[in-house]
This record gives sequence, structure tokens and C-alpha cells, in this order.
Amino acid sequence: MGVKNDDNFFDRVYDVARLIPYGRVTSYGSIAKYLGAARSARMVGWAMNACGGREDVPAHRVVNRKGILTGKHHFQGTNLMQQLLESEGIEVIENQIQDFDEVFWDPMKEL
DNA sequence: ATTCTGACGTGGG
DNA sequence: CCCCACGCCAGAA
Repeated sequence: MGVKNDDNFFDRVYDVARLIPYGRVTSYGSIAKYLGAARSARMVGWAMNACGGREDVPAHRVVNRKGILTGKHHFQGTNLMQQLLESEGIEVIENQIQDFDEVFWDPMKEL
């Protein structure tokens, strides 16, 4: 199968998402920037949407730059994303991650 | 081909 | 801090 794997932007996004440590979160823009497509932050979100119900992709650890769970609506149920984050020790109030700067994980700096 | 939308980000007020 | 406008790229109608 000569299907190009590394050229798949989606798979690359999933790959970075998998690297997000437990109890940490990052932003779409940071992932996009790490992949060399800083201007394609929206595509990262689009990739997550296409990821469907992949459990190997912790999409709940990816939020926007403000630390708001903008994509919680796309998860099953209404507060599944918040529930997953809180289960990892991340405090979420009104779709806003508390102490966002502390739990934030930047692939550019950490990787 | 054109238009709109979107799990975004940045900049200005 | 909030609100607004623009840019960006891929996919759907």
C-alpha cells in the first residue's frame, strides 16, 4: 500500500494529539504551528471532526487559544469533553479551563 | 466555478 | 477583559 502516510495532514494532527501528556491540554493553533501550518489552525479542528470517535486521539485535550472547550458540542453528550478533562485533574468552569497557563502544553516548546 | 461555513488566530478599538 | 473584522484553508451545497 503505497498510500502516503506522512503526507496526510489529518494523521499528523492525530499524531501530535496522541503526544499530549495526561492532564495537559494544547490549542489548535499550537498543533498547526508545530506541523508547519500555523495558518491552518482551523484545519486542525476540522481534522478532529473527521477523527470521529477515535479513542486513540485525545481530542478533548485540544482547545482553542483561550482555553475554552469550543468543540465540546461535537462530543457525544453535552459535557463529555469537560468530564474527560476533569477526570484528568483539569478544572473546567463554564467551558473555560481554569489555570489554563499551567495545564497548557506547547508542542513547540515541549517537543 | 461560486458561496458559505467552521472544534481558529491575530489585531485594533 | 470584551467585541468586531479579517485572514486562512478545506469541504459541502
